[in-house]
Amino acid sequence: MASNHLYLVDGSGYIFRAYHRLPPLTNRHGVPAGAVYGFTTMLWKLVNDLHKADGPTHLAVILDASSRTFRNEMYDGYKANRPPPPEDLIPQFPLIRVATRAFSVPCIETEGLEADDIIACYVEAAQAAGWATTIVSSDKDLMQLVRPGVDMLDTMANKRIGREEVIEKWGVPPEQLGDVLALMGDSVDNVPGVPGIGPKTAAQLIQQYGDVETVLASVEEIRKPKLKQSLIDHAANARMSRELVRLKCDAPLPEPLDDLALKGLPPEPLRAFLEDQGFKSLLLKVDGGGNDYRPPAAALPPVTAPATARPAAPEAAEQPAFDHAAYETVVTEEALDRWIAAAIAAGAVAVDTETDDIDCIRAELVGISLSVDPGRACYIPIGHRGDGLLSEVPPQLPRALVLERLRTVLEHPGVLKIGQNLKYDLIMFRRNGIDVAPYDDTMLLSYDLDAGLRGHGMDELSVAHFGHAPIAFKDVCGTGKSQISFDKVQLDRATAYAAEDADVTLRLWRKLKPRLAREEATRVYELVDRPLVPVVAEMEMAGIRVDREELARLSGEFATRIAVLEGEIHALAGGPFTIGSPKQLGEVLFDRLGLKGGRKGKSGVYSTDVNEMERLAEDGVEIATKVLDWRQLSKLKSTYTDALQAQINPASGRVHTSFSLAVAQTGRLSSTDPNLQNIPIRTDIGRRIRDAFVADKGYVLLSADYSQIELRLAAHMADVPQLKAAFADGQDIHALTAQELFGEVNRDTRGRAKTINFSILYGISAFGLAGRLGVDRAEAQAMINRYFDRFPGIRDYIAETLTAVRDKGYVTTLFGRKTHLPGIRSAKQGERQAAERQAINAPIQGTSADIIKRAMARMGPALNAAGLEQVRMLLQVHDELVFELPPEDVDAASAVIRAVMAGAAEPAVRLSVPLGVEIGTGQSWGAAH
DNA sequence: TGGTTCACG
DNA sequence: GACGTACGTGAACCAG
Repeated sequence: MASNHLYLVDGSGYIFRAYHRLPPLTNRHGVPAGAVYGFTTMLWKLVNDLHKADGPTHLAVILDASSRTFRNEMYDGYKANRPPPPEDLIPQFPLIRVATRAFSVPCIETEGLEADDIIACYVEAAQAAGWATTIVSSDKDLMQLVRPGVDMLDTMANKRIGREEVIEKWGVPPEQLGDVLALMGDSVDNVPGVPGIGPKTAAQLIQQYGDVETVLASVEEIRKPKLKQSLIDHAANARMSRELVRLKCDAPLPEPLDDLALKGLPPEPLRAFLEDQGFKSLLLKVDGGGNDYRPPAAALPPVTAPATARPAAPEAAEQPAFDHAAYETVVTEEALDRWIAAAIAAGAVAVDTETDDIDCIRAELVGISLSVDPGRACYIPIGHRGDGLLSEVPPQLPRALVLERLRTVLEHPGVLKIGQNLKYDLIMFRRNGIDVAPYDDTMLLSYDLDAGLRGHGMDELSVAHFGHAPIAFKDVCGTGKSQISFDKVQLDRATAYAAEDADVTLRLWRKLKPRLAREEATRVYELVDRPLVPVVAEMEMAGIRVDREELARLSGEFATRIAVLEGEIHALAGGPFTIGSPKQLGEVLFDRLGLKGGRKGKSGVYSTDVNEMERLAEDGVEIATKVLDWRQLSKLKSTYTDALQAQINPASGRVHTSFSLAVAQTGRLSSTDPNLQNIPIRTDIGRRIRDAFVADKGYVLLSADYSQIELRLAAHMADVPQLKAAFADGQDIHALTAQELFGEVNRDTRGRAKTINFSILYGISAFGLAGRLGVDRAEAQAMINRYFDRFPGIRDYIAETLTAVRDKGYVTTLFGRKTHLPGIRSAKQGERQAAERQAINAPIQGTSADIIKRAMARMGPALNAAGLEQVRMLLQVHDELVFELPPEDVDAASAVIRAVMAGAAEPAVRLSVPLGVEIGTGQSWGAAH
């Protein structure tokens, strides 16, 4: 039949393009479906063109079946550079197949072949049968197939692509396009091509010589020396590239041509699909039978409409109430499999783990909860033991069985796992051999949207977004002495608590995820925070070794010295008292001994802080000196040498901190249990504690820190030419400032300049600076004025930042991280001024945090690519990373670490100052500095 | 639980 | 003229 016309839809190509062109919408289930929606409207339109002139009589959707194909056999690097698809596109892949089936259109994919190759095979077959063919795609590789009777259709641009259009775009006809593409290469697919040759040069060469082989054979004729040399050097790559871009058109057809016949719209399956997805405008067309195609954007389901646009947000109206009785306790294989199937069908599932300990390094899994729809959640107990008195061990599915079944979902690339503080759950699953991916974290979503407005714990988020307080942990497990671990909680209580957490998490995701793009937080979430989760999880699991004996020795030594000091202090005071009590100490010093000092603070107690004590000590007050020593030693002993010994994990013999990803207002990490970001270093005695942090046997520690990163960023952000030039030349920045401010550089002026430089980062005040420098306010103000005159960029930066924050209520880092500062509109002057100082500091401190986070996320892959698999990243201390590695890897690892850290802003942000990195190594952390 | 102090960047 | 006084953290301790 001469009138047959086959349409081949490049499904994979289509959804990638649709994803980037359409807004990030979600379907009725809260699963991202913007690309699916675009795809569905496109199919609808194609199918409606049945039997129109040039419309399809036969139609198939072609998909990529797997990532490895025959091209990988040819060239291992093929598509190796390709980044993984965006998280919210992943759940849409399976939906594409469902949509296609709903139209009763064949969906074709073949293992080992790319969609392009399958399309090429069908083009050949259709040509042989005398059919016309249209390829629905705008992919440049597919343009090679254009010929009489074969054209392409770009549905987004609504444009036909024939031979003329190919020549116009590429300068060569379709049959020569493969040679042009081979010379150009393709950085996305990692087709190497020939360096220095882009589309223009490639077209010119092919126009002149006809194909790649002839170009290579005629290389002596080429005039441009660089081009000639590049062709000689990369001839092998050119030949391989030619083969990589050649489409394979001789594979057997997965479905015979005749089976692709289009039968028209089958309303029922399609109707079911559209209803399920909530694509209401298309549903209306199915019912009305009309085919009045309109662009998709206006016609979307209300699920993701901005909450601010409609006071009664549809999503809120649709929210079922929280109902603990509706949650299911899963204790049969049938139920488990049913939930797993539901998760896969939904493409997104909220997951939460329950354990017997808040420390996820020590904890054992007790149960897992899942939610796939608001109000629909389950709890799968696997480690409940009863309380040993009143309750027996409840019947549960075997732990190993549950974990193996759950693995299919947790590792399923098509199912998005949603967690609240997912780092915890990631560690629990990793310790059970399961790698969770892909994932989203509602805590981080909230952090990247609302930092400064609220905390990001689940209970607080649930109250803020749903007005619902979930069951509190302490209501289930109690608190203090009578607290029980979760494995002793009765199953019905456990289910209500755990399933509710998963339910809340899913609802939070549906509420927060769509805000990301609207509020321009996608960049910081995707480029900075989300990638960090598994990286930090690895660091926490790695831990760091500490020398217990050394700590114990220090504790003993400190105890002796503290006891001696205590005796001396009591003697000087004329009687025993509690030195650690600021109240008692103040009374002893200022009332009993009559030393001068004033009341301070709302509570009416004397201030006895370092400044006050040092003032006294300088006046020769002996007791003050001894109190200062006593305090330092007490602090070191109680906070470090004693506490750290207790924190050593018996199983690993190491200390495993927990890094909080969503606490600091500025984007920094923080460290708890124990805090390893405040280990002493500033005093000699304190530094001895750092020496107790040691490398494992056969390893060394390496410390890499950014030098003056915040000042460098300030120089960049405020655009200060002298400071930028000084950093570029590696000059002493405080000396330069001293020269600018005081006209001469010596110890004193350099020290003052350093203080002023730092005060700028913190949002300077004359009073504060005066206090630090020991000068009067007028003098401090004069220095500030002089600083602004020498570096007017700083004054402008501060002025612009304050204008912006008063207008918007937040400030941003170079990567777009927001810190909200509601205090900027406070009626209280003090609060306003505090917010102003934060506004000056947060973009600088936050950009620094963004940069080191990016370095951390890239470090693992970079080290692996260099064959340095034994190098482990252990700690982050704001501008420093600590690694443990075999001594023979030090040189190679240093180079990689330095390169990754120095280049961490790029390419998203280009800095006008270099980032300096200082590296040291040693057996201990102290020695590595 | 809040206030104070002090360890770090 | 009064106000409050440098940014960001976490832990230990005391006292109520």
